[in-house]
Amino acid sequence: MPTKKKPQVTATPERRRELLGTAAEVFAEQGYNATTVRKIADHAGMLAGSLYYHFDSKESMLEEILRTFLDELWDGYDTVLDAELGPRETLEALVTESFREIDRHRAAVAIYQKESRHLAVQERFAFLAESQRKFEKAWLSTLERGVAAEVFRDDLDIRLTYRFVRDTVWVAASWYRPGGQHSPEEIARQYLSMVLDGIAVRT
Amino acid sequence: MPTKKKPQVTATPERRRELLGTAAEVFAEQGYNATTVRKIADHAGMLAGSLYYHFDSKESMLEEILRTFLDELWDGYDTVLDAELGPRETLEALVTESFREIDRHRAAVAIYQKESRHLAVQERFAFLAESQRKFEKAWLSTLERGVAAEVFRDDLDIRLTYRFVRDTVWVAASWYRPGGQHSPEEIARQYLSMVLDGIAVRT
DNA sequence: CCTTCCCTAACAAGTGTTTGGTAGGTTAGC
DNA sequence: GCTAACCTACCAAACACTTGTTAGGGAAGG
Repeated sequence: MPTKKKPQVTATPERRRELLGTAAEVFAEQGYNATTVRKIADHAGMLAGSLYYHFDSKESMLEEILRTFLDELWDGYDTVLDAELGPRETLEALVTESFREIDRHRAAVAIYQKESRHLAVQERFAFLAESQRKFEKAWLSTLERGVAAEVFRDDLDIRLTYRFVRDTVWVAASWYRPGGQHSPEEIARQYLSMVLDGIAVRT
Repeated sequence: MPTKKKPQVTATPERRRELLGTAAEVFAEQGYNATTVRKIADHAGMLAGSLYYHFDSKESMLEEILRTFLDELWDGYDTVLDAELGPRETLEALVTESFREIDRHRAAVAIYQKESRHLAVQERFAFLAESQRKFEKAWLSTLERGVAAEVFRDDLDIRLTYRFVRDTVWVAASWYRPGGQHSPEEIARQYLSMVLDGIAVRT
C-alpha cells in the first residue's frame, strides 16, 4: 500500500494560512536561514514534525508566502496599469498601492526584501526574478512617459530615478507597523510629496 | 601547559584584512546565517579549520567587519558635523560621505543593512544600536535646523523624512557596484537633487 | 629550534525531515 | 442508537546530515 496522501494543498486552507502567517512573521523577524523549523512550530504551539503534515518542506512555506504576496501585489498593480492614467497619476497610484500591500503583507515584504536577491538565482524561485523584471518595466515606462510628457525632470538618470523610487517605497516595510499613527494612504501621500517635490523649500 | 596563544589581533593585520574582505563579500552575497565557515574558507583558498588560526569565531569576523566599517563611517560623519555647516550643506555633505562609504565598504554596508536589526539586540553587537541612535540624532537635528531656518519644508512629518532620507541613501548599497558608470560623488549629486527638489518638473 | 600558517580529522550540537503512532471527532452500516 | 471504520491534526522519537569549532600535526622559512 502506498503512503497515504497528505493534504498539502487540498485540505482546509484555514489552518494553512494561519500557519503561514506565523511562519512569515518569524521569517521576517529572524531571517529565513536563521529561523529553524522548531521555532516556527513553537510560535504555532506545536512540534516541528507536525508542520510536515501541512507543508512538505521549510522552503515550500517560504515559496508559498512569497507567491501569495506577489500574486496579490500584481493584482493591484495590473489594475493600476490597465487604467492607463497619466504618468504622474500612475506613479501616485503605484506608490499608494505599494503601501497598501506593505500594510497587508508586511512580513512577506520584509522577507522579500531581505532574501529575494539570493533566492532569485534558484530555479524554484525564478518567479521572483520574473516579477522583478515586470516591476522594472512598469516603473521605467511610467517614468519615461513622464519625462516625455514633461511632468518629470529630464536631467536625471532615469535608471537611478527608478531605483530611487522603488527603494524609497519598499524599504518602508522594514520600519512600518500596521496600526501605527499613519495610515498607508497618509504615508503614501507624504512619500509622494517628497519624491515629487523634494524636501527643500521652493524659492 | 596552557594552550598556545593565537595571533588573533596581534599578528600581521595584512592577511587578516584580506580574509575579512572575502568573508564580508560572502556574507553580503549570501547572508550571514546562510554563509558557512567552509564557504568562506573556499573563497579564501583554504580549509574551514584554518580560519580559526586568524579568528576565534565566525561571529567575531562579523563583529570586526561591522566595527571597522562603523568606525570609519563615524570618522567621516564627525568631520562633517564638526564643521558646523548650514543645514542644507550638512545634509549634502552627509549624503556624499555616505556614498563614499558605500563605495569603500559596500559589502559591510550590505551586511549592516540586512543583519543589523536582529543583531542589535545581542549584547555583543550593542554598538550597532548605539550607532543607530547617534545616526538618528545627527540626521534629525540637521533636518530640524533646516526646518527652523526655512530651508526645508515644514509640512512634512520630520521622522518620516528622516527615515526617507536615511533609507534612500543606504539601500543604494544593494545595487551599487564600484567601478560602475557613476562615481559615488555623481550618485550623491543626483540623489541629493531628487531628495531636495523632487523628480517632478517645477511649474 | 621556533614561529607562522595551514591541513587532517574529528567532535558535539543543531538542522530539516521521516516514520509510526494516537486522541478525538465524523461518517457509515446495521 | 450503537459500533466500527475512517479522517484530521497532532505527538514522540529518531534519522542523516550540516554546522561551528577544536586538537594535533607538519611544511617552510628564518
